[in-house]
Amino acid sequence: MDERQALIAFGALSQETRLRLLRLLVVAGPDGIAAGSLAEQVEVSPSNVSFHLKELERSGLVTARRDARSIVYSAEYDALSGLIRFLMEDCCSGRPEICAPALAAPCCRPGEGTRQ
Amino acid sequence: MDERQALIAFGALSQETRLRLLRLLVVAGPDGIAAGSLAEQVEVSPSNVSFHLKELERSGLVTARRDARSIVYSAEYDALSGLIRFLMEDCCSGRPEICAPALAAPCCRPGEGTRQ
DNA sequence: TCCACGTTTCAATAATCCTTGAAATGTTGA
DNA sequence: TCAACATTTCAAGGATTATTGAAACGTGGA
Repeated sequence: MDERQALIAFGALSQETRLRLLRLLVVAGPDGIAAGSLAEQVEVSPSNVSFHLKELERSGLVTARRDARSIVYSAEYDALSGLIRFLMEDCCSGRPEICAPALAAPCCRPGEGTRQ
Repeated sequence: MDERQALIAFGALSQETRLRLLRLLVVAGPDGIAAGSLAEQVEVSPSNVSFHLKELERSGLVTARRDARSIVYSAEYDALSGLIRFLMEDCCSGRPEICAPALAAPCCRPGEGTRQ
């Protein structure tokens, strides 16, 4: 993840509807969720959801595929972890005291994470 | 870090000048850097830097203190790690495969980080 | 082929954010 | 007290981003 992309990704995450969309997609996993279903769940109009999904797609945090009549979106885990990594190393350059506390996050405690 | 604050913080990081300011402040550490010196380093007008610093301050990623005639800004390491943690746990809820790769970041490899 | 469905695109408007330069604020030393 | 300094505040303008509803698009089934 380069700086240009990180700027776009931070912008994508700075909007409430988009953050909610991304969260839904993260828990949904690789199966993804169709645009219409997302619109219902976040309770905004289809065209507005489409607008925000396009922005998320531009940021690389999300991808789209067609499945019959639906367009199914799913979270790009690699982009998401790339962004976390950007924040940790590019942005917190050489200051381990910044990211060390973040490692206390449940998903990151040793032995609990998926081996990469 | 709650969601409201995270939204503001993501917005703060989504602007190039602000990202550069934050990076300078991170490497500067607790001593911080005066507004005027920041303006020189990022090559934007004092009033514009002031505008962006105020936004960074609102996000909690930065704090200001007066030192004689200068106003000295410094990075808030806790807020920064809080944001990383938000991204990891709130946002990537229960998906260790997302944050696991981020742990490969130099500052986070076991034995290299500051013990918390 | 035609219609209904799911979604996107478009144009218009509203809202927010960024930039600029001038004026105001607070601080220090003479 | 006054002048110079460091910074912020303000107002105006431009630029970007968000919202809305209507129209267009592609798809699948009758």
